[in-house]
Amino acid sequence: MPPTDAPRGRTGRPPVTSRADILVAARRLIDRDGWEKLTVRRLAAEMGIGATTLYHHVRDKEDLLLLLLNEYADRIPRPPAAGEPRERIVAGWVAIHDTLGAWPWAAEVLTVDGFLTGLGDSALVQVEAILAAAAEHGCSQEEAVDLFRNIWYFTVGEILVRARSGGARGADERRDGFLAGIDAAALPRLAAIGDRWPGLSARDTYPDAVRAFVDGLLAQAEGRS
Amino acid sequence: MPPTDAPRGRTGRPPVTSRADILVAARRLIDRDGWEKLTVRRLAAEMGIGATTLYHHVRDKEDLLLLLLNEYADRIPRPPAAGEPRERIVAGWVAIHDTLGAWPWAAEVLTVDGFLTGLGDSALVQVEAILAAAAEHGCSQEEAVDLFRNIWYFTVGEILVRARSGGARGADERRDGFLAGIDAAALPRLAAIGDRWPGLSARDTYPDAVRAFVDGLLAQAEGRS
DNA sequence: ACCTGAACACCGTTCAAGT
DNA sequence: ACCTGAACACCGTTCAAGT
Repeated sequence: MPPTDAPRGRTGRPPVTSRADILVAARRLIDRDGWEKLTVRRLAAEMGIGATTLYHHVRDKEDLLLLLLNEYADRIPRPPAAGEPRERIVAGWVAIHDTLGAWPWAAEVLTVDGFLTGLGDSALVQVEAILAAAAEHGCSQEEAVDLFRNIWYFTVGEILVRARSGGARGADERRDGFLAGIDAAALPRLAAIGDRWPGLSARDTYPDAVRAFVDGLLAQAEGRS
Repeated sequence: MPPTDAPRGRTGRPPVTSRADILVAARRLIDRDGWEKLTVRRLAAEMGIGATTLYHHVRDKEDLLLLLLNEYADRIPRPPAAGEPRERIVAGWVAIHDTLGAWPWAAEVLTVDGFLTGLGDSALVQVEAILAAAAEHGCSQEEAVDLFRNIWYFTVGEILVRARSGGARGADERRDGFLAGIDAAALPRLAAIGDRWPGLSARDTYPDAVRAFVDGLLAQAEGRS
C-alpha cells in the first residue's frame, strides 16, 4: 500500500515511509514501551519495513533523536516577557523542567548534544528569555551565561537522576538495605533519618530549589559589581 | 600459569583470575581506552580469559561497575570536621566534584544507582558530613536532605554534561553552526554573545556556583523558620 | 571449584543488488 | 528513487560440558 499522494511525474520505486512517519512511530514506541526500547531495528519492525530503509530518511540514530527532540521542544510554553526579571527566570526554568520531566529521555539526549547546539529556534527562544531577564536584572554577559549554564546543569541532573533511579533494577532492595546496615555511632545523622530518606527524596522540590539557586547566583553577581 | 599462592587442600580446577584482578584490568582499560570501551567481552579478551569466566567473579556488568566505583569512592578526601558549617558544605562538595570530575564515568554510573544506595561507607561519610554541617547551621532534617539532594543533582549534571559534550561526535561543527545562523532581531542577547559562548561555557565555575547554591538554599531555610 | 565455547537474543550500520 | 536482505562488527548473558 503506497502513500495516498504518490508523487506524480517521478521515476523509481515508490516510498513506503517518510521522515514524518518515522518520527510518529518513534514517539508511539517510546510512549508505549519506554525510551530504552527505541532501537532502529525495533522501530522498523514496528513499522513493517526493513531496518535499513530508515537510513534513507535519517542520517543515523542520533539524528533521529535530535529530530524527535526538536519537535518536542516546541511544546515548552513561551516564557512571559513581562514582570520582575527574577520571577521570569524562575518561571522559565520551571517551564523547561516540567516539559523535560514529562519526557525524561529528552534530558538523556540533551546531555550529549546540549540545549543550544542540539535544538532549534524554539529552544533558543527560552535561552534568550533567560539571558534577557538576567541582563535586565543587571548581570554582565558572563554572569548571564553562567546563570544559564549552572541552572541547566542542575535541571538536567535532577531529571536524569530521578528518571533513572525510578526504574532501576533492584533499586528497592538496595534502598531497604542501606538504612538497615548503618552504623549509628559513626553516621548519626544518616541513622536518624533512616527510613525517612526515600520519602524525603521523593518530594518535588524543584521550584523552591531553582528559586534558591537563582537568588544565590544573582546575589553573588551583585556582590561582585 | 596458576596464581602464585594456589589454595592448598582444595579440589577442582585452579582459578585463572580473581575479582581483584578483574577490577585492576577494568581500571586499566578505562584509563587507556575510555569508559565506553569497557565491555565484558573486551575486558576478558584483554585479560586473556573467556568472557563467561567473568561471571564467576562478578554478578553482572552493573555489579562490576559498582565494585569499581566503591574502590574509587575511597579517594574522596575526608571532609574537614572543623570550621564554619557553610564553608564545610562548600568544601565537601568541591571535593566530591573534583574526584568525580577526574573519573567522569563514575557520575554516569551514579545517576542510575545513587550516591547512597550505590556506594559504601566511604561515600556515606561524605553525606554525613554535609548533613551534620547543615544541621549545625540550623537546618531541619528535611532541609538538610533537600540541600544534599539538590546539590547532588547540580553536581552530577555538571559532570555529565561536561563529560559528554566534550567528546561528542560532530560537536564542533554544530557549535560553529549555531552562532552563524542566529537571527539577531529575534534573539539579540544570543546574537550579541555569538562566538563568545563556547569560551564562556568552557570556564570552570563550579566552586562559585555551589557557594551560590548553598547560600541560596540556606537563606531560604532561614526565611522559613 | 573453576573455566570454557557455543548459543541466544539482541545492537547500529554499510552496501550491493533488486524494483 | 527508493527499498531490501545479507553481512559486519559488535553487545550482555546463560548453560551444558569439560578439567
